[in-house]
Amino acid sequence: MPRGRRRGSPPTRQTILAAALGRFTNEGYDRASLRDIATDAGVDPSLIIHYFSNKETLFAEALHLPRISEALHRTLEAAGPGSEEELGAHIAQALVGLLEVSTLAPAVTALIRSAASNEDVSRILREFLTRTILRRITASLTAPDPAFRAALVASQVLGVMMARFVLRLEPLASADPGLLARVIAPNLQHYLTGDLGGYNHPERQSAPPWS
Amino acid sequence: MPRGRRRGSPPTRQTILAAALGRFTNEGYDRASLRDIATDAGVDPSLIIHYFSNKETLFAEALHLPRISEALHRTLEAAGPGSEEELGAHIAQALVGLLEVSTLAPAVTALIRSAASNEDVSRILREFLTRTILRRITASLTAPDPAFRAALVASQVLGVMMARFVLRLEPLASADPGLLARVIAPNLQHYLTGDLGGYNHPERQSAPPWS
DNA sequence: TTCATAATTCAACATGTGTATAAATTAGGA
DNA sequence: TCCTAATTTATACACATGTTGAATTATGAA
Repeated sequence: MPRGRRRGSPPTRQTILAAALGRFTNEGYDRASLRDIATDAGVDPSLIIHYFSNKETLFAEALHLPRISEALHRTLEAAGPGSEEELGAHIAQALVGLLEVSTLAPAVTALIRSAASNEDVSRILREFLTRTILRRITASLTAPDPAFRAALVASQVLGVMMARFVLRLEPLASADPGLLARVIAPNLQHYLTGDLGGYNHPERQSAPPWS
Repeated sequence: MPRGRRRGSPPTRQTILAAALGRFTNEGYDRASLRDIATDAGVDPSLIIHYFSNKETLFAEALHLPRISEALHRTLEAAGPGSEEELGAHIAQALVGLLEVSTLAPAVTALIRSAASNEDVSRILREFLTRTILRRITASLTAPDPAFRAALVASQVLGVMMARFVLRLEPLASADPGLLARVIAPNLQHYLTGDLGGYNHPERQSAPPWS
């Protein structure tokens, strides 16, 4: 390849971001190398550094968490009035829909994959969940122990995404998105408003250290 | 350090395995380097290769999946008669108990962490889940679509472990194990024997490709 | 035209990785 | 005692990684 600027103004920046997202999605932060991303984008690794300074900011820009957060909020608000009895179904539909249809699915998958191996990304995902999803759920709940309920919801959502996108556990991996939403909705609802069986009767257990 | 065999017969093999399990648990397969493991064990990296030939078999021996599998089976059988209505509670108690009390928790955590970034480990975990847990659940179910139900159970279990051990999402991360088992049991039970809301009415969705 | 600036690659560096080979020391049986 | 096998480190190789600095070419404004 000849050196120097190319003729015309090809949108190399976006090309790099797309390639990066693809690699981060399929291999996670650690295994996705700048050289592979550069090859996918038809570009030299140095150009990536020139545009994004280092691998971490490339990761951040490729995933673009604020976009995910905004889309999630919009979808949740568009789901209708915040009736507490329908919240489980709303969350289920919003999340599954978001993951399947939109262009955000790769970003979320990359986030989960990378969080498992990279402590920094793990912190990012944890804070993202806490800040955007859990806080919102917590705020609209009247049942006791809303934070614990919200974390339970998050665990089920994480599990489905893990089984479906990372582990590819059949037949869940190829299940219809709408069906999946309908199936997990009652369980989410149970976590949100159901009886948590003993959580409020601490004489049956050791004292929870966070209370 | 002087070369050559040490005086006495210290159980270095076990020391290495313990150090390896610790590193694999906290950092996953990729980020846990042989050199770090060797340092933890107070030993030269070459000794690890001499004992285990390569990193993969060290990983396999440190995790010792057959032990996990056997312990799981024993716990499940000790949980009493396989009544279909109590299966959810049994699985919940067995899994949570296994993860909290015994020495197997690090192995499972390491497995999940590593599966997210390493495709080989991902395959191992998938096959392990399918072979030992899912097949067992599937076999004792009379409800329709047992494989799908088993996969849903697996997703919730995966999610709890992910939130608790990998992401450390509070307050779930510090929740009492027994409480956790009681809380997720009804949802597991719903997946196992409950109404899956539309799964058997395929006119509402696109045909599932695995049927 | 001229000149600054943006875009792009090349070559290289420093570091970290898994692993192989050879050497050194000790233990245990003949 | 001597020999063989087991244990342990030192050295080094080959490779992959993120990153840097210089070199080269195109664009657009003055």
